[in-house]
Amino acid sequence: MLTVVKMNGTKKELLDAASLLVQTRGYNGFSFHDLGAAVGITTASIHYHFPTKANLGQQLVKRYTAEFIGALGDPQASSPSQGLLHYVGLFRAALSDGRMCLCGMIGAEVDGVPAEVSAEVREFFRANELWLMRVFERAGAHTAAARGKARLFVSALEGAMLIARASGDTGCFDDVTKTALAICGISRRR
Amino acid sequence: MLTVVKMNGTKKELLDAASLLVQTRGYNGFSFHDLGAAVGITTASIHYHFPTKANLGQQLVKRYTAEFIGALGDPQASSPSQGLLHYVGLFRAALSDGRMCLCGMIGAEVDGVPAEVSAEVREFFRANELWLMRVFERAGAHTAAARGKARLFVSALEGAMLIARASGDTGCFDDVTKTALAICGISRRR
DNA sequence: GTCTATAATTTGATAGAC
DNA sequence: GTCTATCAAATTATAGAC
Repeated sequence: MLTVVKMNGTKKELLDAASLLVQTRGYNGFSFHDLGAAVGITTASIHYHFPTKANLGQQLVKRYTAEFIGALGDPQASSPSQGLLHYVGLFRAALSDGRMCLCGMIGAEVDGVPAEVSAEVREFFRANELWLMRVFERAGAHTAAARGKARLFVSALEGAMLIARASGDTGCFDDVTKTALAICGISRRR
Repeated sequence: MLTVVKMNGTKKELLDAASLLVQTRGYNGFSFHDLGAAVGITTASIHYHFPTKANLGQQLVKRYTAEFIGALGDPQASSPSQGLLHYVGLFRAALSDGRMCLCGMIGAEVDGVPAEVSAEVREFFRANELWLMRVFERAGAHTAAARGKARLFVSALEGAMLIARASGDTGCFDDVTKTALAICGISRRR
C-alpha cells in the first residue's frame, strides 16, 4: 500500500534536493557533500535524517512513487484519453524542469544501486503498469491487450524523456507523446 | 563520419570490460579499480591506454556508435519490416546479455558525465533517428511522419530495455517490440 | 606495457560538543 | 538538529622502476 508520509522541514528539503540531484545526475552522480551544499547543512547532519545513502535512496523512491501514483488518482475517473493526457503531463512537467523520471533514472542504473533502492523502483513500474491497464480496460481492451498497450505507453514515455534530455531537444518528447496518444489514446474506430 | 578503429589486445579488452560495466552500472557506477580487476591489470596501467576516465568514456561511446550503426548497415537494403526486425535484434541481444544500451544508460546520466562523453551520445541518437527515418521513408512515409515514427520506435525500445531490466522481466521488452512492430512495421493498408 | 609507490581529493560515515 | 573533528576507504591520477 502506498502512503504519503508527513515530515519536518529539513528532511523534506533534503528529499527535494536529493530528488533533483538523482533525476539529473543519477544515484551515483551526487555525493552527500553536494546534497548538504544544496540544502545548506553539513554531511554529518544529513546522517541525522538518513542513516545511510541507501536509506536516503529508498525513502526517495518510496515518496516519489506514492506522490506520482497519488497525483494520477483514479484511473477510471475520467475518459481514457483524458487520463492518458494527465499521465503524459506528469512526465512532461519533470522534463520541463530538466529532470528525468526518478525511477527511469535509477531503473537504468539498476545494477549499480543498493538492493533496497532497486526494489522500490520495481514497485513504481508495477504500479504504473496497473494504472495504465485500468485506463485501457475502461477503453474496452481486454487484459492482455491492455497490458501490451500499457507497457508500450510507459516505455515510450520513459525512452522519450531519456532521449530528449540526451539530445537537448524537448520537442523529441512531444513528438513521441503525440504519436503514442494517437495510437493508444483516441483510437477512433472507422 | 563513423569509422571503426583497429586496436591492440589490452586496449580492446579494456573497452569491452568498460562497456559491460557502464551498460550495467552506469558511468559513475564503476571505478578504475573495478575495470582493472576485470581485465587483470592495475589502475595505473589503464592510464597508459586512456589518460582520463572522460577520455575512456568518449572512446567507449564512439566505438559503440560506430559498431552499432555499422551493424545496422544500409537502411534500405532489405524490406522495412526486415530492417526493423534487425534493429530490434541489436537491442534484444544486449538485453539478453543483461545490458542496457550504452547510450541509453549514459543518456539518462547526461548531466552527470563529462561533456565530451555526452556529446558522443547525442551523435548516437542522431544517427539512429536518421537510420530509422530512411527505413520508414522506404515504406512510403514522408519526412515528418518518418521522423515521428523513428522517434517513437527508438524511444519505445530504449524505454522497454530500461523497464525490463528494472523490473527483472525480459518479457516486458518483447511485449513492447511486438506492439511497436505491429504499429510501425508491417502496417498493411486495408 | 605493466608494475610499485604515492599523492591529492572525495566519499560515506561516526563521535561527541553545543 | 546541527556542528566540528575525525576516520577509513575509495577514487582518479602521476612518477619512475622494470
